[in-house]
Amino acid sequence: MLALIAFLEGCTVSINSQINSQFERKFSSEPDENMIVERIYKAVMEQRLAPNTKLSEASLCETFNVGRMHVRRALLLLSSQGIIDLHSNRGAYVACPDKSEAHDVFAARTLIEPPLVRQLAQEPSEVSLALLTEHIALEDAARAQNERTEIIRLSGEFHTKLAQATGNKFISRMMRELVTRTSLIVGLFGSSENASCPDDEHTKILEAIKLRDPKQAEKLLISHLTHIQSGLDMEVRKRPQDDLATILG
Amino acid sequence: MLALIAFLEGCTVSINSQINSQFERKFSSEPDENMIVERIYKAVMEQRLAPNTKLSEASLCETFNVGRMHVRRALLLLSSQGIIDLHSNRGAYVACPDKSEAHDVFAARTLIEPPLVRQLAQEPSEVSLALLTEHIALEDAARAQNERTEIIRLSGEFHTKLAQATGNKFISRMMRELVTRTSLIVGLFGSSENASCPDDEHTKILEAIKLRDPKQAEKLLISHLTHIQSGLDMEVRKRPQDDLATILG
DNA sequence: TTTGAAAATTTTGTCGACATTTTTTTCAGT
DNA sequence: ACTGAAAAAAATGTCGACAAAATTTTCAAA
Repeated sequence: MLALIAFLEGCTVSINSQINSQFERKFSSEPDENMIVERIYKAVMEQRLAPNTKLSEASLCETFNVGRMHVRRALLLLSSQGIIDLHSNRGAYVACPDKSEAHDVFAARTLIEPPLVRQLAQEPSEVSLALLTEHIALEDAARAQNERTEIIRLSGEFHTKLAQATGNKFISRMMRELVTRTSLIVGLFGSSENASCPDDEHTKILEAIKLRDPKQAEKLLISHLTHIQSGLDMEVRKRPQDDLATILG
Repeated sequence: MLALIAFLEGCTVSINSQINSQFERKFSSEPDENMIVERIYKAVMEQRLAPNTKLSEASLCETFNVGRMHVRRALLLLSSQGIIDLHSNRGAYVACPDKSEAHDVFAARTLIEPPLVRQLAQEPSEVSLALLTEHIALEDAARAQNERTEIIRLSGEFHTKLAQATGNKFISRMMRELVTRTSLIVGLFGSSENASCPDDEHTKILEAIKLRDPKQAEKLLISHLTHIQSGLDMEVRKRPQDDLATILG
């Protein structure tokens, strides 16, 4: 239980303050559920919470200092986002995508992201370009300081921010969900070296967008997605972390 | 309150039994929340629940004969799907998209649906084609019997089923959300004659898919989406149904 | 009659107690 | 020791009571 607290407390307050502040602004009235959701989301994005980890209500209550009701509502929201699975009478577990789901995630991304980037490269707004540029800087900084969890999360969030750059909240939400799932998948099926995207691929995609070159941006993104997939071995999942009953069963 | 019950009870058990039965199979263990969500989802899809309608906990408890806890959890799920909005201390209201959101919905659909249909037309599975064919038959039947609510819902669900035909649950969920929103938008900004898609456009799209003609399927779908949009007048929303405080300033 | 503040009602939010289910531990029997 | 059933513990599910907020109603004053 203490371990869980450590996981969710997150790393030191470093570069990522813009997300927290943005978050606090938005949900100051009903902070509890959304705070819990964001913290667990972040832990999953940074691969600090492994798939199949049990999230018991009691430990979450302790961790976040909130009543059980808020925890339960947060868990319901997380499950509706596919971040955790709820098993009746048995509790909440971090989602553990299988091979088939992994395929679906990349199929969905392959369907959505290329036209998304193509459209973005056609007429990117200045503010979007600035945000993306700033994001790349954050990635570089995290890499320079070798902050592993930070690198992993930012690496995924680049794609989320590409979607946000369209200004379309439906597309943003969809991509956020797909990216979160991807993080789980990479943690399960990926080797340690490709836990994060290589930074230069992101940089090149952004450059193509800045040059208003839709074709090139799309091409780079497709090969980037392919590259991520090729680093996965769907047959051998790393730490199944299944309960022993299933393994021995 | 009695009116709400009537709205949510739905029409007579006619053609739509396949959804209920499929639904009962799946959620027999935790029926309450999902049952409530499905019933409200259906009422919204059939435009029986107008935007901004208040959904008070007490009336929903009566309607569905469940405790307040289940209602609250269902409302949380519905809000996470964008079907309702929760206002702190003020209750739940059917979502009421504005002009800007309507734009986002169609932008997202324009981004996703064309590649989706193109891909589907490349190698449609036999079972998908059968399901879509059956769906068109349902639409025809509803039209023949002039069942307004049925026609409206099936008209939207054709698009959901196109997504389901890909077998990708992420794409399915995204489309379902977008289609639900579209239903609200058409109810708000559309004239009565184009509350539903003309059946022959759906038929033609399916035919193009059956002929494995991706280009044609995509082209028909795009013009179909354009057609839906052209029937909307974003400036004059029909029944604002806003509370008077907002209207009177 | 109209206005506006106070009271009453209704509605939503929160918490704790209890029931039910699952998981762990205990311990008798082989 | 090992097995397996029974008991204990822990975790989740459910409900009702109360608190807090919002809405409606009442009613006195202008």
